Amino acid sequence: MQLSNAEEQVMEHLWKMEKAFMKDLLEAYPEPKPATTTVATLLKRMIDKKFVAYNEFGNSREYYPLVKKSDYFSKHVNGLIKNFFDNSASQFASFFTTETNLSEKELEELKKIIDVQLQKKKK
Amino acid sequence: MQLSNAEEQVMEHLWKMEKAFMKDLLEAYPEPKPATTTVATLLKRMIDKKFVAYNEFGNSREYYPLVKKSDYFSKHVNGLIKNFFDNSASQFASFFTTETNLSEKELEELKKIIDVQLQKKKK
DNA sequence: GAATTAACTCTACAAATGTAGAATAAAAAA
DNA sequence: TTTTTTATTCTACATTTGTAGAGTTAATTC
Repeated sequence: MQLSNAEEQVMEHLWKMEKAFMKDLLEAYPEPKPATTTVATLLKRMIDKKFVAYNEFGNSREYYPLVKKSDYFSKHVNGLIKNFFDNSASQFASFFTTETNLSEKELEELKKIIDVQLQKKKK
Repeated sequence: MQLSNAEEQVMEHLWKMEKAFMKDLLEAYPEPKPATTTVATLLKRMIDKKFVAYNEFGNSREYYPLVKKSDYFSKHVNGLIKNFFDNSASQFASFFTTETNLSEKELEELKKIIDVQLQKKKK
């Protein structure tokens, strides 16, 4: 099951903080902050969906993510690729490189990354 | 406003076919095909959202997309980048290159694409 | 220890989404 | 021209999502 947008935001915070109490999560929100109960509802739903768990500390809980950001993200990108590019990652890559405006420096970096990948493949 | 998942599927078909009558759209679906009324509802919603328009032909309509796939897609990717990578396209690119398993050939292609982009930037 | 606060659960409710039946109208087939 | 098919609109309804009040309980502060 997927996270909704509002839930994804909570995840973002959790990923950044690694673990957090309700209070920390609320702080992480910009004004206007949502009601505590709103965040509580979202957390509960995320727990049901097995995206979040917690450790009990007194009467409150320290929440933490159950899925890695990279894994979650992978699924997203793969979904996009499947959806929009008939499963062709290279088509996606090409599109991405032309449409996103990466700076010269970023492009050079990317090239390096690709070279590393290529080395790995060739082994 | 954004398209929902089901609506996105209709869009996919429309993008592929460029324009289509109800019948064509239904054919494009794999089994089990949705009810005609379902697709009709989706189309109507998409028309409201200004993603689709149509030309009338007799008693039926030829639907066509109002937004280009590439534009729609850009927004998606940019959303992803913003959401997950603090707006850093290069971070995304790096992630993408390492996590998606592109073949050797695809990586080479991608390198070429990057070179072309680099040439453009240098001018 | 009484009052305040923080975190949680329960309940609720409006909007969006996925899905489709019933009714209608027009076109095509018999 | 009667029947059948097709496309559309209207209505409907369950589920999911966004948001939060009310109430409860435990911890903290006076």
